[in-house]
Amino acid sequence: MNPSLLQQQSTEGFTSKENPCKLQSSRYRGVVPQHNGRWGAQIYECHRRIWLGTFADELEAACVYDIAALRFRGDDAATNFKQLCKSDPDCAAELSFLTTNTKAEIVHMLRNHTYNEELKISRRKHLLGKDFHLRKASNNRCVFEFLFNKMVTPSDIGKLNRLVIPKQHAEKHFPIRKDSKISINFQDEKGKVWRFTYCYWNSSQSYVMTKGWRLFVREKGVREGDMVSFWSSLDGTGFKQYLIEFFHRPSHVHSFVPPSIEERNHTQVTIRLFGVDICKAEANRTLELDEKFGNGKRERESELLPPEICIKRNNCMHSEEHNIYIIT
DNA sequence: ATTTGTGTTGAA
DNA sequence: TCAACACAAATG
Repeated sequence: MNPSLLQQQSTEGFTSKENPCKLQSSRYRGVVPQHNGRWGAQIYECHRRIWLGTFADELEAACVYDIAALRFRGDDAATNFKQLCKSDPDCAAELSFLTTNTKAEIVHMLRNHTYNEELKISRRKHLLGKDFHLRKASNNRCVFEFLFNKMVTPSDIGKLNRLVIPKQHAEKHFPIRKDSKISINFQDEKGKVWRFTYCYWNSSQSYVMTKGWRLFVREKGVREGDMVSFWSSLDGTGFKQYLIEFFHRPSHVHSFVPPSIEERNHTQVTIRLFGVDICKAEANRTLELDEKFGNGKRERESELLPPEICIKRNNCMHSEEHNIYIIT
């Protein structure tokens, strides 16, 4: 808590009465008002502004600034309220989470509202890490439930900025009321979390992933004809987790089945061709992994922004029956 | 059409 | 380093 650092300028709020066009300043450091009533968060470094995203809630924007400040300036950074003292184990874990991710990665999480999810995953990894050997000793094949594949169409990467989820898959795996809108988090094969808004579009009578999809397309370089796979599982506490994977379509090939994880373990990836219904052939697939998949040490990327650049990670995924465990 | 976030400036 | 302001670019 740094009350002394909170801006006093809010006492000048009367100016907004004199000039209705003038935006009310935020009470918080690093937070700027937007014209639509939302709040932006930003931090400066090396004479540059680093945009941290926009938020409906002023306090949330302030928290986001705090996290960025702690990452960019260390645990003694001046913040609005968030403090992480090393003596507290939870805080220490978060500090370590902050430093094991690059600035660009943290900024990416903040802008995409996935910081808390990634932190939670990171905590779970550490928790499971302790009895990991136990689990390995007993058995251990890891099973994710395959949900479905979606071939990326031209309109999925066009200006509509949405991914159509075929109706039968949508209603089976992502049931939702047709008048509602939700956010779903997906981990990719490297453990990075992607957040999509999911809703039903009456205009086209289809279920779609909207907000967030465009960024996925850009960072992954998704192209027409590529395949997106969806998987799900429960974690140890019964919490449902979703995975998203995508595969480039090999040039001159018109349909293909994504390689299994075992196949992907090898440097040489085998592509199996099918002349028939891919979805049917895929219906009962499960995803099996073992510990040779990845080692753990996260690769260090350049600390330089801009953050748009994709980040490489090497994670190891594990699960037992229907429980997913992700170990780094 | 709405929202995001950059260009720019001046103050601290 | 910081926020204010205008407004272009992005995006839903």
